[in-house]
Amino acid sequence: MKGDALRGHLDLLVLAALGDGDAHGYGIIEHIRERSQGEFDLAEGSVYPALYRLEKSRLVASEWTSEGGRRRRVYSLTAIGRLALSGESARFERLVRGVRAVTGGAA
Amino acid sequence: MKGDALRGHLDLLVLAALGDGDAHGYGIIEHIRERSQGEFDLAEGSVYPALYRLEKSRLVASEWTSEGGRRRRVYSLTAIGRLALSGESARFERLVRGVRAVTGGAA
DNA sequence: GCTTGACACCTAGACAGACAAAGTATAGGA
DNA sequence: TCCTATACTTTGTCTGTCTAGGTGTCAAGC
Repeated sequence: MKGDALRGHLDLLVLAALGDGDAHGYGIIEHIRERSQGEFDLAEGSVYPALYRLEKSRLVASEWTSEGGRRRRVYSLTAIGRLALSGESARFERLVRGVRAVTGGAA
Repeated sequence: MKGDALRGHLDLLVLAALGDGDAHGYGIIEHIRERSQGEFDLAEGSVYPALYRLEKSRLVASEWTSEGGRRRRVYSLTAIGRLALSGESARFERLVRGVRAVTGGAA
C-alpha cells in the first residue's frame, strides 16, 4: 500500500495502535506494520505530524522519557481519544458497508 | 458521511456505478446515493471532475445525447476501466483487511 | 405568463492531509 | 571508526474533494 491510500484512515490506525498500549512514534510505526503484516509501512513524515495533530486536539497525550540517553516521546490515549477511536472505527465500518453496497459486495 | 471521507474511494464508487450500466453524471450520483442507502450523497463538484479525470485516463468514455432538448453526457466503462474497477476493488478490500488487523477487528 | 423546483452540467478556488526528503542525534556492533 | 538502527523534526509538494457559485432546460402550479 502506497501513495495517499491511507488518507482519512491514518488517525484511526494511530489511535488503534495506542489503544493497545502507550508507545512512541517510531514504535507506533512498527506496531502498525507488524499488525497489518506489512500492508501499512508508514513514513515518519506521516505519523509524527499526525501525532502532533492528535495531541493538539487532545486525543493523545505525550511525555518525554529517556532510557540510557535515548530520548523518546511516549504517547497515550486520552479519554477523548478513546471515544474518538471507537467513533473513527464505527465511521470506517460505515464506509466499508457503504462501499460494498455500491460495488455489489463482490470484486 | 461528509467531508473528505471518500478521499481515495470516489473513483471506485464511480467505476462501480458504471459497472452497473452506462449512466450520466447526475444519474451516477443518484445511483450511488440509492445503493448506499443515503450514506454517500456526493456533490456534483466531486463527481464531474472525477469523471473528467477518469475519462482522461481512459477508464471511462463519454458521449453526448439529447432526448427532448435535454442534453446529457452518458458515460460508460472502457475495457481498461473494467480492469481498474476490479483493481480498485481489490485494493479497497486489502485496505479493509489491513485496518481491521490493526484495530483488532472490533470497534 | 410567471415562478418554482427538479434535472443536468460546468468551473474556480480553497484546503487538508499524506507523503518525500532532508536534517539532527544517540547507541551499538563490525 | 564507520555504519546501521533507532528516534524525532520539519519543509515543501501534490492531489483530490468540497464549497460555492454559475449556466440552461423542462414540467407543474398558480
